[in-house]
Amino acid sequence: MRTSSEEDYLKAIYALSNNNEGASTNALANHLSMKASSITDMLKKLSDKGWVHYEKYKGASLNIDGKAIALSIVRKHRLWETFLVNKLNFKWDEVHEIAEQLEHIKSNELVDRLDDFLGNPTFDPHGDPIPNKDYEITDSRKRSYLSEVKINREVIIIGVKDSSAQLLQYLEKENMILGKHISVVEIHDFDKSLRIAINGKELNISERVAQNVLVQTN
Amino acid sequence: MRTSSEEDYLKAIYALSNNNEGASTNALANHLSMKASSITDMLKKLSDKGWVHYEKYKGASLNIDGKAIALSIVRKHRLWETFLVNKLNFKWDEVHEIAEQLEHIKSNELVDRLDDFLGNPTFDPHGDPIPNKDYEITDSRKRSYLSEVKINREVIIIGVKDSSAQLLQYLEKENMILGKHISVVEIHDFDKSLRIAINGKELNISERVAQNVLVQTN
DNA sequence: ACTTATTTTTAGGCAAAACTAAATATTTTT
DNA sequence: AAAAATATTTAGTTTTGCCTAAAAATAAGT
Repeated sequence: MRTSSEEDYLKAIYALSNNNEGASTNALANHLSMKASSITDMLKKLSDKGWVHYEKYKGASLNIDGKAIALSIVRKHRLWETFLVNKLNFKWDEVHEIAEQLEHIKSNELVDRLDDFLGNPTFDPHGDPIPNKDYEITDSRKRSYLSEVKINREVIIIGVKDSSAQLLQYLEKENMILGKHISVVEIHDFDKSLRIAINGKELNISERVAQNVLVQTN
Repeated sequence: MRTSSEEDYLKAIYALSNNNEGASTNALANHLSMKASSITDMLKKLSDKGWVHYEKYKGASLNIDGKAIALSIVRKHRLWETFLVNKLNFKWDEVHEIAEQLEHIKSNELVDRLDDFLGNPTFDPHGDPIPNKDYEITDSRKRSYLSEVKINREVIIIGVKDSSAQLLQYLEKENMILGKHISVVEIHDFDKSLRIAINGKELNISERVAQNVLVQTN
């Protein structure tokens, strides 16, 4: 058995392990809004349970079992978000906190039935891929941040980097929603802000926003 | 704020407060599968928070705020059970444990939207009434246990006393499901077992089972 | 290379929610 | 009404998961 807290740590390590190495103690503390000493404690415990590889002063990375657990939590989180938006008509900026709770509900049967009920979706309302029953993520789309797209290249909005309500509400207001086709018209040298074309109109967005919008480039 | 554990206690006190007085320490310990000393600790805490009326050696009863919380948990439990059976095709004996977890998810918006999504049901899959948004239970049906029904009186199965999987599976097998019309043909003096008529056939059931089946008598 | 800054760990503490064992109240039986 | 049985509370302990403060290790700057 495992606790919700342990699941949160495994999910955090997964989130911070960008292909390369694992996650540092401080990065985890920051991500989970906890003190570094608490992280050290838990990493020892997770290591004892055989879910993470942990070496003093060298951070932590998931081993096979830990990764499976992390992916199962991610799967549940994204399926519940999909349920909340598609079935209960929540807006995409309202679902994160609720899904943070729902992701810890224990029942494999529930998850798989929910998956079927939703029509086995492959992406959640924020454009993030949903791992399948075998925890595989099959996302063949080439993705990059809007801030890295070349001028006049048409791309499609497929997600956001962080799904804070502030960002989501801003994007909603500017009608920069998933599936929209956009292109970069101009990059302003002064502040790296972008002028983009969307819906037949043009508008300016800050570099910060562009760095948080994921687009499909193929 | 309140914890899941506190919610469990409030719900237990509500469940054991049959119209009359409150719930005793031992009854709560038994119901929650905990030791009596743990109950005493928590009752003091709930009393401090103003949710229960507690006097040493005299058990506990819910005050207004506590009752509202208990009813909100019952409401959530029954709505989620309805969701699991009606939308995800679970059987009625499979949903209790999952609903025990889901009932603690915190979001009023979620509950109300779920209620609407399900079509504002008034009864859950076990026949128990679902409190409405204002925590009112409007169940005008006269209910009694099958064990108390007079001979040849036709009644309708509307629920079960406890919703353990064992009982539910037994009833399912005998086709004694919600909505069925039945009548008591004979009461055997020896063991108080009943011969009942259902679906045009007759069958025997034990007193124990009869004491756990709720029927509508009007 | 050495000093300073940053990161991480260790040590000890706290609150929540359970437990055991012992003490005290209450209830029941004779 | 006293004794026995049962119910409840008190006192002290454990585990989990967080904390603060101090110590130790690593990384960075000059």
